[in-house]
Amino acid sequence: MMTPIAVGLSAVIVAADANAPYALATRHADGATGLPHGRFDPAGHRTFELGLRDWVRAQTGFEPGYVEQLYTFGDLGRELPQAELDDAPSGARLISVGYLGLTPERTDISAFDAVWRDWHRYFPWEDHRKGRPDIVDHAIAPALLSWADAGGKNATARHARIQIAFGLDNQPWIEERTLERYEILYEAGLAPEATRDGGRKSVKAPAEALGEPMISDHRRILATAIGRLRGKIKYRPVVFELMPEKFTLLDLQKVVEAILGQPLHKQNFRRSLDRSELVVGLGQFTQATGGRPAELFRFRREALREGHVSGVQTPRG
Amino acid sequence: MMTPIAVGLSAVIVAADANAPYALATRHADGATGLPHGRFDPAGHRTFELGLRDWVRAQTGFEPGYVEQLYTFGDLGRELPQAELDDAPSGARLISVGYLGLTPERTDISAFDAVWRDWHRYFPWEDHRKGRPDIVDHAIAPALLSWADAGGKNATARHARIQIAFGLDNQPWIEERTLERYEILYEAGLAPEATRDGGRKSVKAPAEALGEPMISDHRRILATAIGRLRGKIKYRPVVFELMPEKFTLLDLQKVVEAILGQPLHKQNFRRSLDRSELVVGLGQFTQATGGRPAELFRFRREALREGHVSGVQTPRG
DNA sequence: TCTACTTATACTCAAGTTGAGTTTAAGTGG
DNA sequence: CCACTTAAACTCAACTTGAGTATAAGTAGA
Repeated sequence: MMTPIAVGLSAVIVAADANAPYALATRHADGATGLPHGRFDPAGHRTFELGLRDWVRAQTGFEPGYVEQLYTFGDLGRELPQAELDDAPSGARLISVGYLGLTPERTDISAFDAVWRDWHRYFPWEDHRKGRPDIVDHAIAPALLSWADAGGKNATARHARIQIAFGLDNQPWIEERTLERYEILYEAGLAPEATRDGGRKSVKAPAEALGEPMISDHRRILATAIGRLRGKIKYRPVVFELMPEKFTLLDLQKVVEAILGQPLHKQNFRRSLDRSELVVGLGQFTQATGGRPAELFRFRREALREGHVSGVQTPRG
Repeated sequence: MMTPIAVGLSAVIVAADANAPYALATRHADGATGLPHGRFDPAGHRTFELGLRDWVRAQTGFEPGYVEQLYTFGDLGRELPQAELDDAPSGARLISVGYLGLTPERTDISAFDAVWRDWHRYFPWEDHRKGRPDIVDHAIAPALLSWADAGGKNATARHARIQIAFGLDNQPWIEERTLERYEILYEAGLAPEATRDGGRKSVKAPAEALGEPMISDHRRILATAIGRLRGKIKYRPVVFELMPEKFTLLDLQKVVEAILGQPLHKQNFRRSLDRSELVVGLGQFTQATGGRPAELFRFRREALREGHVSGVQTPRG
């Protein structure tokens, strides 16, 4: 009589190096990718987190370290055919709890149907490290604005949302607004997922500007994770969960830049790190840089015990 | 065969005035209080938020405005007898989604079994507006430290957690760590809820120092909400959701202080507000202050449209 | 009406932080 | 040995913060 409820657990496992930010993705039959995920077993799993760790391990061979809960999605109309196929009792209401995990190394997962993917593949408009990508102004903005114009009495409100989210008309680009940007694209019918979920494709834009879709609502969960991580990196020392034991300051800066999708000012980044006392020099140097050898640093984990530790500052470069 | 899952929705509805921060609480048969809450109906509720609004309306007559999701609690061992009694199919696994709502006025709810409660009644150690409360050092800290000492090989780790959470030994008191503080008290068996959930009462402290308990895991949800709101107030202009249309700058400061449980520096608070351009003077004055009449201000809602709006700054007084 | 008290608002100033360089050091590859 | 790359130290003006002083404009009661 009562509609049963099924709880799905999805994980965004993030790694990063000097070149790119990566998310751990699982590969599916039709070539589509998704996030490691599975059904929460109320009888077998004492907590969500334990259940999640089981699934990630089973699907990717990977053991997540730092993990935090992101958001619980429960809206009707967003759980998708693929998700249903998995193993849900049909007719069940699916709700899905998203988690964010961070890891310092892209461990070898070749034995599994999983890959580390540069997340910009799913969100090409998010990478501003080499300046604002052309696709924002040449492909995305025109398509969105024509959707806004078709909105009747909502046209003005749509315009405002687009402007703020995508930094049009001298509005600043705020990197944390990843989810907002994705949601607008979804609403406008520009995300392939929206068409699949029953929306009609209202406007057009070149596919390569819109990023690769994911199964179910996984791209939305990924967008949530990116936005959250971008915010958190500034007020908690979480970057270090992405770094190896020893690293140079440039390594650290490149990782922060990869996560934020934004270039930083080198001197000021270093100065503020210095003041923060989050890292200590090891007196060891690496020649791997191609220039003057750089000192190796490590994260002062003790800093966490000393109260009030904020994240790394992100002076615009 | 499969354990069914039930989803509970709980709301922390917050209001505040110059004197105190309030949470909307429901009154139960045995005199205990809880949060407005109810079962999510997978067949009837299209989204969690709509379901939540239904429940809050039904139990308190109150229509929430601003609402955001807090956290989803799913750990075994925390769902409690009272919660089961409500209407859950027995044997079901209960998970609970917490929401935070903000409202500018404490509307009349006298027709319902609901009350606006100063949240310090549940967390007396959180109010530092008149300095650090005595109970922290004289009742809570000694009890916790004796629990830590009894921890065998965990003693050191427990000590460190307590120090950081409660600002002992020159550690700063970080107001956002509300949940951490509650969790420690719970683990130490000092929260009445813990004894009820099957933990044994390991240490003693005067009941008035430990705050009033709530049904189920509601005090944990309330702690999560307070911590989240305290953080958010600093980086998003959410205080204004708690203010009436017109207010004086002192009113605003008092509300921020009530939420943070911390006094602020008046001149610096005003100067930073000034620079933020979040408020505009109305040219109207109120004599209700008992001193020189104060100008009335309103929130510049347009500021939200102008990108990069951060919250109010909170210079320590 | 004058006085004490309360609160508002303007102004000051030193110390610290930020943004944006410049300069010099120390490696690599050809 | 030269061109190139990256590291790390140093400089400096503009701005922000913390803390305080001075003055304005009301109320309540002697």
